[in-house]
Amino acid sequence: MYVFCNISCLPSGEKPFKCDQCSYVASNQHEVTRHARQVHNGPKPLNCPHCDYKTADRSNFKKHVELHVNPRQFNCPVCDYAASKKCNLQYHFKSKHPTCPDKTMDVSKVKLKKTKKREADLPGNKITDEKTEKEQTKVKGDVSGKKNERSVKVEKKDNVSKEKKPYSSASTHMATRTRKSAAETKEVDVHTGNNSEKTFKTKKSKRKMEAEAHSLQDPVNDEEHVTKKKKKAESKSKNSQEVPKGDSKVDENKKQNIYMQKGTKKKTLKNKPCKKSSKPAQRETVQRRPSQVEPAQVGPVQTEPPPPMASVQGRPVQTEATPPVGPAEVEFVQKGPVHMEPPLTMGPAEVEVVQKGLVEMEPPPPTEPIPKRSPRKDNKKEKSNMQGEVAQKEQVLIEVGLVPVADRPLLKESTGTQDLLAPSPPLPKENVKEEESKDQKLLTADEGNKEAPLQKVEAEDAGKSLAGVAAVTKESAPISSSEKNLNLPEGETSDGGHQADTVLCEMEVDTEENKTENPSGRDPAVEDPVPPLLLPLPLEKHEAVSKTAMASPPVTMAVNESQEMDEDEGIHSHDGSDLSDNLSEDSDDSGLNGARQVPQEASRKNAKEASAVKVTEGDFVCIFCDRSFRKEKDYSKHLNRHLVNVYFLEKAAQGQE
DNA sequence: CAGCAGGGGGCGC
DNA sequence: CGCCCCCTGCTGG
Repeated sequence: MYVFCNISCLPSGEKPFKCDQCSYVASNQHEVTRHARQVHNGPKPLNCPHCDYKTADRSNFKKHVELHVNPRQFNCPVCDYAASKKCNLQYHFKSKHPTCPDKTMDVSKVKLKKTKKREADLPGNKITDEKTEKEQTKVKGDVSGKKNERSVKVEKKDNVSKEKKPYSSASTHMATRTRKSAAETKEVDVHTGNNSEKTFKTKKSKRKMEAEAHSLQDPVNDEEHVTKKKKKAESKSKNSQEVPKGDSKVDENKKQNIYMQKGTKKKTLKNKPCKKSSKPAQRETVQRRPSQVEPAQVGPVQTEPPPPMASVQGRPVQTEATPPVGPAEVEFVQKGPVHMEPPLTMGPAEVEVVQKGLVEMEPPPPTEPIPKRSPRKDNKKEKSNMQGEVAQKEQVLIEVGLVPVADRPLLKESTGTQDLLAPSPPLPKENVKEEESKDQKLLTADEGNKEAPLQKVEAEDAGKSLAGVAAVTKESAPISSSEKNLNLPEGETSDGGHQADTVLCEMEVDTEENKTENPSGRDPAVEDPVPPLLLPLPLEKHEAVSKTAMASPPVTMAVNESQEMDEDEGIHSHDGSDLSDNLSEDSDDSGLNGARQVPQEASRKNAKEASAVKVTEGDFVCIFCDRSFRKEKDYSKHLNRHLVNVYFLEKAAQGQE
């Protein structure tokens, strides 16, 4: 192939070896032979086991296989973005983080997912690979969202992985697939419809078609099937096919579903439906990642206090992941260790969260999205996508106080689990505080959206003080919790340190949630200031109780629920009222009952009744619900709730009219 | 415009 | 031979 050129042929350097077919000159035979194989129609002995891709260049072959095995090893230090190739990461970094020093190098070193290779080891693992990718992306998490968009894709993947996590093995394909997957999804649709002309429009369509066909079949075997047009086209088509194959439509569908469920956290799912949701998710992932990988970076992005924030962010992320999908939680955990960056305080908290998450896994994806993203957009998107409307509605309802019962059980469960986890027996204040913090964390993480906001509100309310309900209502209702939180110094929280922690968590979550949820929710909520009104009450209780050991998480949950319940149930039925009352009452009594609440919540409904019974023990009996309160304060608060409810109902009635 | 993947080339082991 | 890097093309938003 190569001809040894005369020195004259050689440029200035030493490249005695020249290609026969072209003017290519190299310093050694190897390069020339490689050149001949690559450039000139040389044989392509290297076949990708995962797809139809063929190449004569080992280097390229290896790179290609890596895509299958380790979808996205290269994480962006600044954001969650993960690239399958270092060069791509570099591109990303340059384009999105031009100001940042060349971290890409470091980044490249950082390979997100070591596990990927592990998974890769598995032979036919395209599917498994996905998980790895997801994990990687998940890890990234925190950072600001500059690259959120990109990260989104990753996140999407992550999301998918999370959902799939249980299945475990990541998909290498995912990375490549993200786009492909999207295409596939589209393709699928198309196919379902028919090979409409649409699909054929471009090579893409062809690829898609092929990919689909391949997807059904085994990737490797497919190679034969794919007789592709041009060599390049072939390789590409193969790649594209591969991806779909590996993931297989089913996977994609699953992913999509997952995304839908999770709420769009994942950026990786760029499939149009997924993508929407994914973007937010990506941001989250991005944030997360940075936090894990480079906490410092995270700080700047978010602008929030770096260390604490990082930890906090990390929490939300984890929490986010945890609530929706068990696997996700797992991944986070894994990631955490991998990165070694476990947020400062997070360490234990994270673990707890994870556990909780696992436990809570059941609860649908209520608030998952929130936890992940520090970035607000993600939340919004996620919400919109995943839980989307439902979540928003629920949130709105919650805010308003009209919470659908359905969600509650989940929340309750989660809380219950948390509570259970927490000290069941009467805990000393310290324990209680810890529990609270944990609970809060859990809540923020797991239930995230719903709970967090409520908690925040409570905290805020507490901080603000019992000031006139009207004032409070105004503030609490419309204002995003995030703002409030920000405004409220942590110290303000009566609880102090514990609350501060919780507050931080809440802050993050809240900010996200608030931003995301509030907007949607607000409209309805805004109409009725009532919810805020409700909030203040619980808050007050909390304040009073706060010093006592609030089983903050459960309490908060309860409060949230109670708020919701209050409006709906509170007045109407004992059940609702019980919850709210119990919560508030418990919280009030909480000093005494803090521990109690937990077990009660565990039993939940039963607990509600039980709590009601307990309540009855008090000296002060509620005119509305016959409940008894030990303390006047509690009783007054309780009455206020009823009043609020009445107020709310009136407004609602008016509004209806 | 951004991201992904492949191709191609240079250089070191 | 393998690794790394750069460039380019394609695709999707």
